[in-house]
Amino acid sequence: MNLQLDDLHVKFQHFSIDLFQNDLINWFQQEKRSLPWRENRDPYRIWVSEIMLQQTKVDTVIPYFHRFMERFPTIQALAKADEQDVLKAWEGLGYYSRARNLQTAVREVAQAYGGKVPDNVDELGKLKGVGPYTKGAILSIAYGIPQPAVDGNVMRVLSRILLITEDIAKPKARKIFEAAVEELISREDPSSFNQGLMELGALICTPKKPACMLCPVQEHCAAFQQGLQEELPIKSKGKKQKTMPYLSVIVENAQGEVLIEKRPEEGLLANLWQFPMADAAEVSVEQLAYWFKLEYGIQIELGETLQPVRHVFSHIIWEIIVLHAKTADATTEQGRFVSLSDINDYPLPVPHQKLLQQIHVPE
DNA sequence: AATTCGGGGTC
DNA sequence: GACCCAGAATT
Repeated sequence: MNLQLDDLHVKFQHFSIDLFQNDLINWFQQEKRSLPWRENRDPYRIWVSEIMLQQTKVDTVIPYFHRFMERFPTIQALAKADEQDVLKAWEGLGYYSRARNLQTAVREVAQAYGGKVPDNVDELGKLKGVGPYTKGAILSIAYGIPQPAVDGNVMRVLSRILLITEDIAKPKARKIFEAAVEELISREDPSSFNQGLMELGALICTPKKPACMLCPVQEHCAAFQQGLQEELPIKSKGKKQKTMPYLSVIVENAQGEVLIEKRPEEGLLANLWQFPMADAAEVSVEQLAYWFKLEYGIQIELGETLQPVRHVFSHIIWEIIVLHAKTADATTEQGRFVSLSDINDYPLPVPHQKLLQQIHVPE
């Protein structure tokens, strides 16, 4: 670490921090996109946006952000909301623990800090779902405090500008970049500096084919000077996903209601709802009705086979064989029958929305 | 340090 | 297919 820090200081000897700050911040002020969370400096809005933007593109977040702020405009509104309603607002955005942790943290802020988002490293960093990046982003953007906010963009941009060859897939890499930002960051406008680095990564200093000819800090970039911009950052590959086969049944009762169940409160898609699903490694189609009777206490009559559903997560792949079924029973402990209009009130993960669409095309 | 957490857009 | 995205929590 000390060696790498010394290495950084060597790089900074022929680096004009003042000019770099000016070029970056001036460009950001001129070219920054007009985004809903840039309308003001409300720390709650900044906070919500930063959580939504974790591993998620700006274009994806925008409609969710509008709906979320309309539904939960304040800390207090989100604090007193039902978790199911928060998950419904998050439906389709993914990484649902973000939503649950955000509400947990908002409740903490409401109770322990009188509804004011903390403006210091210690208190902010203790909040659920607020890690090193989000902490720095909120402090710098909402409060103007010079703290590093190192995300994927910042690592890519600085790896090129400073020719840092550390593997950015490794956890310890972030520390190197945080040390670099602490040296580089503008004390006058840390908000524009941090956002400028990220905006640069999103618009100019892109992963592939960076637009160096349009770059406001081209003359500061060591990688460009050596023609190495396409070689950086160094990033090792992750392992590929494992495929999990499932059997799922859409069970309809006499009233035309369908059976759904709530997923466990921990793990994948926690507390979301789904159609009953059996591990196809343990249950065959022939055994499905028997398995269903065992699990749900309901006799079903299997009907037609629907379109199989394939869904790719970041670490696994679901391949679901989907069957239609009818039952005369109306109740079960393990789930609940809901009408096709009421099912819209339940947060369903995208793969199960794909199932739903096969029996009910929303208007 | 490695794994677990979603989903969509891009090439 | 592979890669990437304003990452954090858990083990």
